[in-house]
Amino acid sequence: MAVKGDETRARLVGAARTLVEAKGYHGTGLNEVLALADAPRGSLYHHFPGGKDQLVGAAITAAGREVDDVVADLVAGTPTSKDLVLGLLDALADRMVAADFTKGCPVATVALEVAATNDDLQALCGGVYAGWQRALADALRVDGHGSAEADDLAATVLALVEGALVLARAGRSRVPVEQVGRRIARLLDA
Amino acid sequence: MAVKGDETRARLVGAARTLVEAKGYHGTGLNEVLALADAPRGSLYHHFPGGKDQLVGAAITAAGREVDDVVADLVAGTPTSKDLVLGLLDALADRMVAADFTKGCPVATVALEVAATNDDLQALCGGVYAGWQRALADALRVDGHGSAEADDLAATVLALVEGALVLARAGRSRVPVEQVGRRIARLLDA
DNA sequence: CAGAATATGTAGATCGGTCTAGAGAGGACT
DNA sequence: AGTCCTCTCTAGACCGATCTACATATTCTG
Repeated sequence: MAVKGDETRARLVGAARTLVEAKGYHGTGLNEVLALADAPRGSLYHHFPGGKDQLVGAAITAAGREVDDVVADLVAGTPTSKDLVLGLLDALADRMVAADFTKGCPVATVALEVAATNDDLQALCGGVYAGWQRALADALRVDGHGSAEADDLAATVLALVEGALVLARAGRSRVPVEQVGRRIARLLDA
Repeated sequence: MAVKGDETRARLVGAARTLVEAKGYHGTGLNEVLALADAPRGSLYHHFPGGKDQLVGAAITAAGREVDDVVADLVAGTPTSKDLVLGLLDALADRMVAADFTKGCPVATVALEVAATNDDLQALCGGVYAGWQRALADALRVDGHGSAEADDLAATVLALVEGALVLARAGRSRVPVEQVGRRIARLLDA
């Protein structure tokens, strides 16, 4: 594939990412993606012959990688569980506020929309979450937690972050993130 | 309003609730609502002259009341924070599993879809969450928590429940709820 | 009887997918 | 160097289906 095609494809994925994160899978029309990406319809089907699902799949995969990178940065500092949850909360909340609440968890809206209705995208979203949880659990084991306990704690960290972002976006306010951050820090210090 | 109209209106709201919870606001078409409710199009616009947004608004309001009732039942037993979070997790997870993952938090999907794009529905969803958080905080104050601490802990309880449901629906598995339940119980016992 | 409620058709807009033509780039060959 | 060929990629028109809202006529109910 040539450089020109790579750029067009990347613009399409980026546009799809932005739109599905703000409005979900069903709320994103391909005409909007094309307009935002400044790409022609023929290119979309050339690069994504599977159509909308394949494009959104690529967007979710890229979104998963973005959070993988955030987690990897946190993990590189051999963090405690408290470091992990507060670091993730801050990173994703900063991003959300900077994007005027059009962003939150880059996967959640699509994941909820397709959970019971689209097997392929559901499996993809489920896999992205499982990967994040696994990375968190690995870091927690390095921090001294036992194997089963690390899994439970990783799920708890991830659930807290996801839930705080839902509340924050629903209320267009960073306050829930701050409340959760304060409280969980105290719980994890005890 | 007559009994007949009340029943039709209720069927429309119930159908909308079911569909938006499974597939979101944009993923739910009015023709589907009409089919599920067994109601004619004229009745929809008669009862909801504001159209789709008004219907979905009524669905979200009803969904909020459903969780209000769950919380009220839990609160009636003068619960600890642990009782609250585990009780909510169980009630909503049982419902999710019984509905084959078409249900989770009855408001979350719509809340995320409209967070940055539909001021009226965003305000409504935000208000529903605020109401739940307030009810939890009030119960935690009865349980002996200080005022500011109760707010933070209520937000944390609600975020945990919301996040656990996101993970569970994304993975079509109750396991995340169980993991979160075990871990938070230990944290709150400490 | 009057207002509530039902019933169904229509309209313009948008949807995702398909199709065909053509442009551009690079390599092989003369 | 020029030509031809092949592959990649762009470009935009078109299609049938679906979308939400509106309109009008009719039926139902208290």
